[in-house]
Amino acid sequence: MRYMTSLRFIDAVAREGSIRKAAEKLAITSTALNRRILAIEDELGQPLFERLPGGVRLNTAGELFIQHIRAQFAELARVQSQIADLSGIRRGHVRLASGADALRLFLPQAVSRYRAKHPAVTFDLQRCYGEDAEARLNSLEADIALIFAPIRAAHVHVAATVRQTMHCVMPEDHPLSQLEQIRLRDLAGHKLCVPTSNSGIRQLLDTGLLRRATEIDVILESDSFEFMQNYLRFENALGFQIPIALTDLAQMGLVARPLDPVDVAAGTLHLCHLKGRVMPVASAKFLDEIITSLRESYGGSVDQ
Amino acid sequence: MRYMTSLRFIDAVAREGSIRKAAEKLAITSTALNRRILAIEDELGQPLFERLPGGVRLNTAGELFIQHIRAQFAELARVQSQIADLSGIRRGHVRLASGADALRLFLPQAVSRYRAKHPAVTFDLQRCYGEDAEARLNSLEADIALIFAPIRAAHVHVAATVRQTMHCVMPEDHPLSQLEQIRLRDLAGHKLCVPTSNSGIRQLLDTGLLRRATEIDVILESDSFEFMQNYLRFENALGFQIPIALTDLAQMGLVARPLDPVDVAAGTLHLCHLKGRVMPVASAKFLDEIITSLRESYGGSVDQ
DNA sequence: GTATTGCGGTGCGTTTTTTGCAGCGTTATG
DNA sequence: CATAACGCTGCAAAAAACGCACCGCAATAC
Repeated sequence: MRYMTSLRFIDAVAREGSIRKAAEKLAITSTALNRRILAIEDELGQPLFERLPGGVRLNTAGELFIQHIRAQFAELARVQSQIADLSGIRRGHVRLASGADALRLFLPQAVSRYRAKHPAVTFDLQRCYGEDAEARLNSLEADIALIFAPIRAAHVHVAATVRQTMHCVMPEDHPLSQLEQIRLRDLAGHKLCVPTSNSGIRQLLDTGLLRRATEIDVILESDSFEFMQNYLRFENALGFQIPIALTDLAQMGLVARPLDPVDVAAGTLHLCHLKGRVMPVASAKFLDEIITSLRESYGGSVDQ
Repeated sequence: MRYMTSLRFIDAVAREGSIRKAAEKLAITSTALNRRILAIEDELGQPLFERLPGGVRLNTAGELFIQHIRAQFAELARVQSQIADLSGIRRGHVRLASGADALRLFLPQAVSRYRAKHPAVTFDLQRCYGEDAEARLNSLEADIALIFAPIRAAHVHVAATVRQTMHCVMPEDHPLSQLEQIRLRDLAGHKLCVPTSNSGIRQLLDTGLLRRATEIDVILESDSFEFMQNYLRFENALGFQIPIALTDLAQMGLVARPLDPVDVAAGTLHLCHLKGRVMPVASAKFLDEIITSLRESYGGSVDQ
């Protein structure tokens, strides 16, 4: 919406930390942008930015104002979506923040199923880790987050949770594939691929290893499931995943075996949105859709 | 704020029900206003107003949008007040909706006491009746309402209540001034002045009269306490008021006597604001101020 | 120490947007 | 049938926003 141009500009400057850089991104000159900001500050009667030699930074007033601006963006989006809903066709834009786990199979399916029903709704998926996802919810960059990590922030509302048992992924001819359930001590002497330390899987794994004081051979650390999965066969190594990320195993010659929950606790997948926020129709309905899908796939281990 | 001009214009049109009339109030031509509205509707992809032969009226989408607009106004005011608070001086604007009762003595005192502490805060008092006050809270035209009437709407939050016994006001030489407490049957044969029927006092009175099946002589109906109070002596008549409105009696040669609560139930004065809304600093603090004042004046009969 | 680079801010001419005027078609009213 | 009030549309004028060239300033590079 046109009337929000100045607000969008301020947001951009706040993000870039520099008027000139923001101007470049916005495809205008820095002078025009500079004057818009001066004008707003003048109207407001107080500066929003501190001028530093290397750019600008929000001051306290600016922090308050930018929060207001972002809330307005989100509110406008919600109202627009609600208005569009009046005319029968559901329009809107849903911004998802997800860990690497859910975007393998679950979210693509859920999004596609929803879009089949409401083709005028567009999506935006941001892959990110737990803390990051919470920050995005808070700054209204994301509407819904689906993350496999403990929730830290109080302002995040958990709409549903799914318990997920840690699994070990390996080539089907790997010796450990004979076991029905794997203990940590079984891993000794085998080559392991683990996710990077900001991943929820890794954190659970580390906790388990620490408690059991187990030494393991990590040969590869990666934040890409896809890479890891492809790599396992070359080295006959073991990887770790949670059920929602388990896909394509058979056709890649891989199998998954659960880890004994005594060694590595089951983690929780959290479906969240920002507390106290009225979501756009499209997002709210998609949230329902996800919960239904989760319940279909994981039945009893879904809590609301 | 400049960037909200179009929104302010839409609000004005919605209120006036006509582009030309709104344009006149806004001191621009109707063409300019018309085009702004067409532009917004165009951007939004849907009309906000129905065009009628005699003007325009909000359609459903418009209702949704105007609500959004008003919420934005209120939010901006809140943020501005919060920002101003940072610089030490509390600034802001408090919009009060009050019945005729509280604006006689109580509110003037409370406002003046608050302004002595925070001279940069300005006030706006709208006198109105119960239902109207609730509507103003809802449309964000008022921040705080102090009304002597039952609360109907669910979206109104009651911050405090004060029980108020109905009183009879009369010239000091009136025969009924001998009584300590007045029963409804005592009123028979006396001349009475009553408030108009949208007043909370009148409603309580009517309920009492109905229950006791009492016939009374109403000689004057007025929504002005001041007029009524001045009039009583001329006709040696009786008026009705609640304690918060009792002022200047002695110097006008008047006295007040409570009505027996068995006949006319004590009413409740409600101090309210809109539920779920974050109030501007100035308003929030003034609300605290009022509660303190109420407690000082009416102690035990104040509930929170 | 000096040159350079990148920053926010300013004067001025140009471009884009907004506004006001005159006038159109339509509909309710007397 | 005339009148009045309404929303809406060309077109020219007024206003706002913009881009360019340039300033002063601070940090960094040489």
